[in-house]
Amino acid sequence: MTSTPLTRSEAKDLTRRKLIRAALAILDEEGEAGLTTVRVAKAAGIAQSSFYVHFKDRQELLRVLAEEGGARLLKSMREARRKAREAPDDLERHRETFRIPLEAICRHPELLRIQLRARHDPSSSLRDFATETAAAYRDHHAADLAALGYTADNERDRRRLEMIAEGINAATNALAMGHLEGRYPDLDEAADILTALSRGALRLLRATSAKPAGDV
Amino acid sequence: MTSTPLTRSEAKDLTRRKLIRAALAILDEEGEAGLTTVRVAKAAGIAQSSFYVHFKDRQELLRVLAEEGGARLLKSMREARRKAREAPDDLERHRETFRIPLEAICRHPELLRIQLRARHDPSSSLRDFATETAAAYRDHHAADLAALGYTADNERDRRRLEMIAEGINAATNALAMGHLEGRYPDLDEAADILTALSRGALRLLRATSAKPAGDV
DNA sequence: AATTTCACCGATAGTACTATCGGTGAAAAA
DNA sequence: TTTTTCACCGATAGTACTATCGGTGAAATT
Repeated sequence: MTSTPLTRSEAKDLTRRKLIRAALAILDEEGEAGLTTVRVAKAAGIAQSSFYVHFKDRQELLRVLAEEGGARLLKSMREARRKAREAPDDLERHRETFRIPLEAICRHPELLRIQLRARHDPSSSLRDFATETAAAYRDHHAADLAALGYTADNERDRRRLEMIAEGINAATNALAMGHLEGRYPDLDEAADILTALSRGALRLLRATSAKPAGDV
Repeated sequence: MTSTPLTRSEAKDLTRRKLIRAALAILDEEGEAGLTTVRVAKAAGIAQSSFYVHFKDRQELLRVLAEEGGARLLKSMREARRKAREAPDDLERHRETFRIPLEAICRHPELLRIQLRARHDPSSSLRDFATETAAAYRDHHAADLAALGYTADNERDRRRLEMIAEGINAATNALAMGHLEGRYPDLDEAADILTALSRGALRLLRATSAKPAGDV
């Protein structure tokens, strides 16, 4: 093995990546409370004090993790959307719209876990990130539904579409977690359920959109 | 005011209740990481060391909180179910099945928040409690759906019913949280969405139940 | 070859928390 | 009335962590 012909900055960058990788693993396994400079540094193979060569403080590490995770999530969401658009017909596209996010989640489950955890934790430094990510997911899903032809042209329907998207999104997360926990072995089955759920809700949207204006 | 004609044990019990009440509030506002003996004792108006008169250690407090919270959740679920059964006709009953849990959540939002937070946090002492509670919710919802006439008589349909229940449950939580965050002012509208979602999924259940056996 | 840079190190000050201990005074029991 | 009990107190030992500091040697620069 022709090992370590590295320049100094390359070596530093490598160490930094080791720290981030170790931090993501610890964050997933132990939660934010378990993410200490001692553990991260040890897992990356350096002294605790050397942690501060790479990050100003613990907060900065968390900020960087949020950015890294956010970038990855956004990337897989964009990818998923692109793929779904390639589906041949409308029925298949509808199904793909739900199967692909499920697969994206299962590819990087730790990111969803971290997000779900931070989402409702007031003490979490990642809370803002989690809230923004959740909102992005919801809007993404709403756009997907709109792309399937369920456009909302008034205030009430827009709110309804948003609620449907948020509901479907929560259901997607729940079923993906259930799959990862081994309760639902078949992802396609989960996609079927999600498709059926959205069908019902969107039928409501169409039905009431057709009605005249008389509501409060 | 004829204040404090209390026996010693009454006074002790009162202090204990003060501690539990303060702990629940702190848990909701600050998360599990913020729940320290210092804060709880101070909020209850006693010295930090006196905390240990009432609880063996911090763990025991968390155990007691989980029990208290679990009992309250179970109670409101039972109550919600009882009310839903009283609804006059099937359509109204279907709608009530979803509106009542929403209301129950909004009555004690801190319990759901604590549960959602602990659910995916490996470092949380309340994780087992949260997992059990979530499973109870899911089964409860599945039973509700079954009560609406959507019985599952084979392995695949039972799993589907469970998935639908889990999805609807997640959507219920999400919409309730959205309502509490001010995004969805009208709970009835949320109940409509949930009703529509479940309709779609249950149509799938019926349709495929009618089919013969040929599937993989 | 001489000098500078800097990633990493061990040691440690400072902080926040958990849990224990002996003491105190008023309620309860004798 | 005398004695015992015990809920609460302040003080503090012990633990785990964050962040800083001066020192070191090899890479980089001169």
